Amino acid sequence: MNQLPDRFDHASQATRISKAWEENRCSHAEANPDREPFSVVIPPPNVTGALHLGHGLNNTLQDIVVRMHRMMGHETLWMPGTDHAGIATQAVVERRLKEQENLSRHDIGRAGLVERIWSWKSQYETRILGQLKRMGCSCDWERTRFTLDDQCAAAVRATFFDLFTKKQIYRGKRLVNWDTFLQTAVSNDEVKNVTKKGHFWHLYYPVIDPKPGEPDRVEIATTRPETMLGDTAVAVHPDPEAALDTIEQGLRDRLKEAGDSEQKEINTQLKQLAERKELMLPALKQLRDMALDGRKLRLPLRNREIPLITDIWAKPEMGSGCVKITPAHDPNDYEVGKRAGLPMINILNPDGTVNQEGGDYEGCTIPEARKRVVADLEEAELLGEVEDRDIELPLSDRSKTAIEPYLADQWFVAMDQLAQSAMDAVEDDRVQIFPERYRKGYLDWLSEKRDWPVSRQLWWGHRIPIWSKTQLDEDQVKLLTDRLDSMIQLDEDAVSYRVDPLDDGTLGLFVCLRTEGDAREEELETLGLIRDPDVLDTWFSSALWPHSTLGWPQKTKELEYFYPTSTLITSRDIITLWVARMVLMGLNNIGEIPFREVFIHPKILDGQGETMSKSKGNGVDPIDVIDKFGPDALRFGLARLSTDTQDVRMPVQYECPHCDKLIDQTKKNRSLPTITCKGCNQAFSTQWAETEEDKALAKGAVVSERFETARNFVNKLWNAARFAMMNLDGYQAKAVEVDSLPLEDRWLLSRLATVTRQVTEGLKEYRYAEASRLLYDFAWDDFCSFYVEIAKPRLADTEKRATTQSVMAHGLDTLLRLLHPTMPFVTEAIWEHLNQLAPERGLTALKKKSRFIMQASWPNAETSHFDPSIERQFSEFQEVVGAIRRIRASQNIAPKETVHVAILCSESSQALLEPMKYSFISLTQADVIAMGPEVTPFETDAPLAIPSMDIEVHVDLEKFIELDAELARLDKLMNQLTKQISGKEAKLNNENFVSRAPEDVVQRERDSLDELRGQQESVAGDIARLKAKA
RNA sequence: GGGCGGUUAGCUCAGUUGGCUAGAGCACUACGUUGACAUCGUAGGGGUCGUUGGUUCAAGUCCAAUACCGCCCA
Repeated sequence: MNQLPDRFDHASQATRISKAWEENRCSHAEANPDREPFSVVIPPPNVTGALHLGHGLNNTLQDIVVRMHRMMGHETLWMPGTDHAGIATQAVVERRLKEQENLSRHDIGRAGLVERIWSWKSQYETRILGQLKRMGCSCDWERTRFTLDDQCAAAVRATFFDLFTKKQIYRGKRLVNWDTFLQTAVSNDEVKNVTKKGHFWHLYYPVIDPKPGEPDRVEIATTRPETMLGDTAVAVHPDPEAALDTIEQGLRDRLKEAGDSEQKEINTQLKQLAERKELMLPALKQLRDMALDGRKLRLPLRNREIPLITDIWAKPEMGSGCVKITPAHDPNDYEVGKRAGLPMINILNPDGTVNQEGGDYEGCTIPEARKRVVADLEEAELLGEVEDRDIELPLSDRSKTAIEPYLADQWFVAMDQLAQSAMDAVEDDRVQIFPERYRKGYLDWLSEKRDWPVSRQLWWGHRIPIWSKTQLDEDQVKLLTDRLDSMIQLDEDAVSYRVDPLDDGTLGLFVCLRTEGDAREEELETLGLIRDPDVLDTWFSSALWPHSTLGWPQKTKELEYFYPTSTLITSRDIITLWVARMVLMGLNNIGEIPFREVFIHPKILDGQGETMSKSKGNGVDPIDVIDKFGPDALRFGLARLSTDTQDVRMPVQYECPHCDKLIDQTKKNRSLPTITCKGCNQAFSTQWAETEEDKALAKGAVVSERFETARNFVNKLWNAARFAMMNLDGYQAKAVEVDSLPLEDRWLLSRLATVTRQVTEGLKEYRYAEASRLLYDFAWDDFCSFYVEIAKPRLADTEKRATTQSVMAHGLDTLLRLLHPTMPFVTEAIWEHLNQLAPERGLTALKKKSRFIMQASWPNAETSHFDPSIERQFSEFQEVVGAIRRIRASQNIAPKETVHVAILCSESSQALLEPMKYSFISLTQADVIAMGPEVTPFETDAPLAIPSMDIEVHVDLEKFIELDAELARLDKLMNQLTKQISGKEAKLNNENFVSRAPEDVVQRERDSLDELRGQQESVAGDIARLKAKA
């Protein structure tokens, strides 16, 4: 074994190991009734771009539980795949098309664009799957799926057909968030509000035929004056007085509970409100009466009559108290429009320019229209004050352009029943969410039961399987539906239709076909029906992922066996977008929840505390980390940071490829294509390099120091194993008798039992950081620092060698298995070597070990090995070692020098420590020459007490004494003791403490005080003795 | 405005049902390399636990208020 390198060469080994796993189909799963299933579907990464550390974390955590369950003997399936991410991917490809070829999607057409996106997809899918494989993810790669592949498409069609037939999918006009750049509706989740400086324009609309005493115009105010072209009413509150009173009451209620600073503010508001009441209430009441009396206004510039109406949306406490109503371009106005039955005038073309409804302004862009409208109103003397004001501007998360509320025909999924079913599943714990606090968000969101608009005006996605014909009369409908009815008679599971009345009073026929490539498509088109050009929201197909990947709507054996899946591990930002929808779709399609548990893990933040994302440019490629630190370090590093309350802060650096200097990533440099190194003054490229010139430069990896600890740990484990294996010469598998083993062996076994239990429980409950820490501490502090060190002399002792080899091999074997889910490569590499040297391992029941650790069994926590008294005894030994080391260090005694030590302790401790004598030599080069209750200090003595164990360690300093150093140490010790003693005395002198604290707490304080006093006395004696010598 | 987190050593984070002198890794200081590991070993320095008030014999931990940071929803 001397040929083993002293570093684990992950670069060469990981590839070889991955290949071996794959060739032996180690991660393949089949429906197997003899075993209990454990299954997980990957949250499919989208093919927009490559994975970053956030995905690294997500997939590491999945792989850890997957590997553990596989070792536990479950038939374990981890289903891999990717998501087509409709709008995100199309947006990226369109943007590149524009930048690189100055073409729009209309230039190359639907088929052309889709082809380009497919090629983008295949490029990124390969890259993403490659990233996952390099991380060691043990997915069943033979089953890899894509949300847009045929199998997923069949599931989408079947689901759409089902919901359409049950009338849970319907068509409606809705005000949608229109992205004028991408020319599609985007969901609320894809809109981000930003605050910008803007204006608040006050406009006047003339009153038509005002009665005497009535105003001849009303004032309204708006942040978007150009929308007045689409105004269809002005509203005033139906009961302004009551509305103001309610607000006043609310303020008064708050005043009672408010703090000082808040009180001031509320009082100011109350004052303003009172003034307003006095000043404006009569006018508002008059306007209300005018509205009720049917007064009309003349809309300037368009010269259109619009009604003055009453509606609670008008806020008497704001502005003029009147509000213009533009139902087709504002969500609140839309609601007003529906309530009042107002016309809804759409003034925009899909590209965001003004349409013919805008009259003279047709063809203007929004900013142009705004400028001209304001100028023309001013000209007409209908423009009032213009205030500066911060306004909330909705931006499309995809195109970064302003969102326009826009009235469009959309398909909706009715959420009423579906949402309720998903709420029930969580409320009755069929689906458990961890950490539990995320339940609330899930339930709150679902409880709104907002219908789900699923149409997307895109070309990349599942095309909506609807064929329609509009502007029909009753007779035409009858003719067509007769044909359809006869089709349905032949096959009722293939065709479904509905007839809806349209805005213009005609009828529309909408037909849904269940199966892709159905010959009836052609027939429908012959009848003049046109296929809906839109595609479905990506989440529609993602929602089916847990069952579509298992073959639904086919009744496959996989679906039967692996569904419901065991757990879903994902990030919090898609609890509503994805988790909730998977639950409701699973319940709808299968009648059964998609997973029993959901674990929400932390997010990775950069050094500035921002989440990593592709668009911000602060995403770190896990491959960079793997290249530098190795896959095991990446995984362990992420797992140990994964606690359930904190996000993971990960400051990162660029590593200069020329001189290895690390350069902090900042907001400024994180999206630059090239960076010049401050160390060597040479430029290097980043992931943003686009031009040939930039790409020609060497690429700087992005790394984080935070993986160093994990890399060091891999090294430590490798070397501990290397040591063990170097000492397995002549290993013979033999059973050992646990009871007769020496203290250190039984201690190791006891610790192993404890750690195994804690790690198993920890991982089952997703406490990754805790499990990682336990393993780290055990491997480093217990196994390496103590067990291996103590084993060294035993291995040199021919009598003890064989037993030591057995226990050490067993200990290493167990440790490797516990670490394997987190650090699969290094453990597999060691396992391979260990199998050659010691193919059969174990304590009593010797077993030939499996070829791959990946297929080995998960360790059992041997309760019979757990022995708290052994662990307590061993910690006495550890404490004594520590005491000797501290004295040595304070005296600057060279490590090679042997010191004489006397240990004052009870007889029972003596009995325990006696056999450990040889270990004091190997651990601290100490020769224990006296031990027991009768021990006295040396002439030139350095003492150190271990009060909790009633032990005093004395080191003979005869050969080494540095009087000053020792006196300084003792002085410091004395100070500490005095401080502690006075603290305890104060506590015990406190009558309340003594009478109220539990007896055992008080007693502990008393004992501890006695010990401290004893120590103080002893130290005082030493000081006196040393001073006498000086 | 509502909800959920967070604030502990220079940095990144642990800290259980309140209970002995608040821990870890990195960084820092000193010493140490003839074989497991310098990606190492041994020892050390470093924190009035965001602020204020309360409950308690006892508060990093429980309660209330408050400041700041982050996320989600409206």
